[in-house]
Amino acid sequence: MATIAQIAAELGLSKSTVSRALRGLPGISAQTAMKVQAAAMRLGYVRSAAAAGLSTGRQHAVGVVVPALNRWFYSGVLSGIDRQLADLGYDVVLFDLDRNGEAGARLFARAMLRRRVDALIVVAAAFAPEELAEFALLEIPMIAVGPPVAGMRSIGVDDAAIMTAATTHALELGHRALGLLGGYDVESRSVYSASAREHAFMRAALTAGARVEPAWMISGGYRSSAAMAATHELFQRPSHPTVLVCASDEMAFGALFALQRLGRDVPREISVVSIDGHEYAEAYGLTTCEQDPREQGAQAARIVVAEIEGAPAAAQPPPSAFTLTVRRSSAPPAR
Amino acid sequence: MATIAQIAAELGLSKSTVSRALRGLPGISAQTAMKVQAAAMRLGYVRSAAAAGLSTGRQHAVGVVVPALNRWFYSGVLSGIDRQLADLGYDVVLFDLDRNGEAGARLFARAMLRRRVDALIVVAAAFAPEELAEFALLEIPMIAVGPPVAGMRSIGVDDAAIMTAATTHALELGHRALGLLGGYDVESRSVYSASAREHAFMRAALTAGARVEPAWMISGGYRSSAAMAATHELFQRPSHPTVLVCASDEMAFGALFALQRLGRDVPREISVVSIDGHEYAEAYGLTTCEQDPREQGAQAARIVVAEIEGAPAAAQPPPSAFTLTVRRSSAPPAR
DNA sequence: GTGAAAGCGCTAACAG
DNA sequence: CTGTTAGCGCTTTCAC
Repeated sequence: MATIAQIAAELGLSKSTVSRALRGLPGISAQTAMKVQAAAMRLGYVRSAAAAGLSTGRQHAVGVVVPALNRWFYSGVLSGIDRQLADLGYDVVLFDLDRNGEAGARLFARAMLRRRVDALIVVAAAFAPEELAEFALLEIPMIAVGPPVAGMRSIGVDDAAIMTAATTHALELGHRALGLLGGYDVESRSVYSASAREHAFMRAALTAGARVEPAWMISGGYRSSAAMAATHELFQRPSHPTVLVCASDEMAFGALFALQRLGRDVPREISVVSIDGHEYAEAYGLTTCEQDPREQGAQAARIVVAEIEGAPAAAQPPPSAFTLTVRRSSAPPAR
Repeated sequence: MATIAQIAAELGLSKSTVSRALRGLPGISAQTAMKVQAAAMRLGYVRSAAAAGLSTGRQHAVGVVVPALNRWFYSGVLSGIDRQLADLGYDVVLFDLDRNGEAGARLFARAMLRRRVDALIVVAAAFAPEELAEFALLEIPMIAVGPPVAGMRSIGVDDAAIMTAATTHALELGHRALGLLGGYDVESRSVYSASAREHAFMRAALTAGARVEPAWMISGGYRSSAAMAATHELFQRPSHPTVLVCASDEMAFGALFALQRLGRDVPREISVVSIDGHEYAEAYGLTTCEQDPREQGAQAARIVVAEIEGAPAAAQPPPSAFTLTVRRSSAPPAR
């Protein structure tokens, strides 16, 4: 593997000149710049990240902490982060919390980061005060994507607002008996979204004078399979709502499947509305409030990179956008 | 941020002694070892990956190339890799091909790796000869997970064998009119799996003397939504098979949904069998040949780490295991 | 425009 | 058991 010194020797130049030429810094004649580029190409030169990092203190890498990978929201955010960072010339060092038990989590910051990254993006995770203290010790830009995290800026939709939009859609269609498919996300270390959404649902429904029975608030734990089981059980009972508001599309798919198995006509007998904007929502005809996890991730990446490169720390950004997309899963209640 | 030199100064020791103590190397008195640990803790010492890497040439990091993140197989493999590497003390540097157009792909190896990683794991991707040459230039251990890749070892199920198992199950139930839901994966850069599975299906069906019409071989592009549309169309026609063999569970879910929408009873009218072992298969009652992407990823990680640490290069490992799990989506054909 | 020299923080001989 | 001495490959003053 060629080094800068070898190129320099080959060309009878000094290391510093080669270094400058390679990085396109000013103060180098066009001629030598060309020659250096050519030699670098010919010798298959690749800059050593370690050496450059040691010298500058910049690793050109960002750590990303995710609670799990097999979920639409998390993988979407990660994907957005990755793409944006690649464009900005940064690498992604992945840290999947899924792998560590409770024990490991507390220690991971220092062990994992080893000053390998210039910034940290945390996806949908809440941390204990000690853990946050560990992070702060790293003194690098940090931001969360997903629900608000105490002691950290975060990017994400306003959970209450998005759930209110979904519920309001149901109410405006004329539904008066509403069910909620929610529950706590077992993977995320945050419970904020779940409870914020539940509250917003209740508030919107009750404010409109609609009927909500405790038995109609079921839990799918943000997983399709559990959502399917819970829905299946609810709609076998004699009393059930005319619309099911789901806290995530993945749960909504489970619900749709369960309703079909039970032979319930969606939306004639039962409407389903949801939150997320999953790529499959269109094919499944699901009415949903669409958010954009990739863009949220990309935004987080842009913010931390700007700060790495010297920009003043950005404040808490405004909530991310969402839009209601109405499809065939929702309609006025049968009468 | 404390350095090894500061700890040494603080304790009146030399840097090397501190370095050894910190790494638990032999030849250090228990006393000093303790003192060093304590001081490191107190000063909040974190080892600099860049400095250690520059010195040893080992980055303690492995690059992982994935075609996309929002798919069961890819995220499962990545998850398995990540967990195993974490246990072995290595970091994961992620590279999502999704972000680069065709243009970027050719250049990525050198640009991305910047000698930042000690090994490379490539998930479900085929590369052009020039690209493989670029990789080879890195002279680091490499392995693929997924379908065979020319010029690289790979870990994964035998595509023909797993499809044969799925098809054979259908045949053994007595089906004589078989359909295939396959197609080419738009995200993977490999076409191997798709065609190997298609071949195996045809071969098994025809060997058994079963009926397969060209119109029954439909394409879902390995995506649930496209699979749903294709299935919907097929089963609206007057002539259709009694069983649909799917090349992936994600497609099978789309098929199940389409069949339900059409009011077809699964499995009484139509059976569905598939390949993958997706976490939702149980809830959806899907008969499927289960493989284990996490374990495949973990195995790849173990192999490259062993080689980084000096083991002789391992040969091509045998195909990964799979097992047929029969659930309620498959049954003998109606007669 | 280019070069010389110091240094980033760590590891690895080689001495003692 | 511990210390000394060189680097690893790059960047960055400061000279010329």
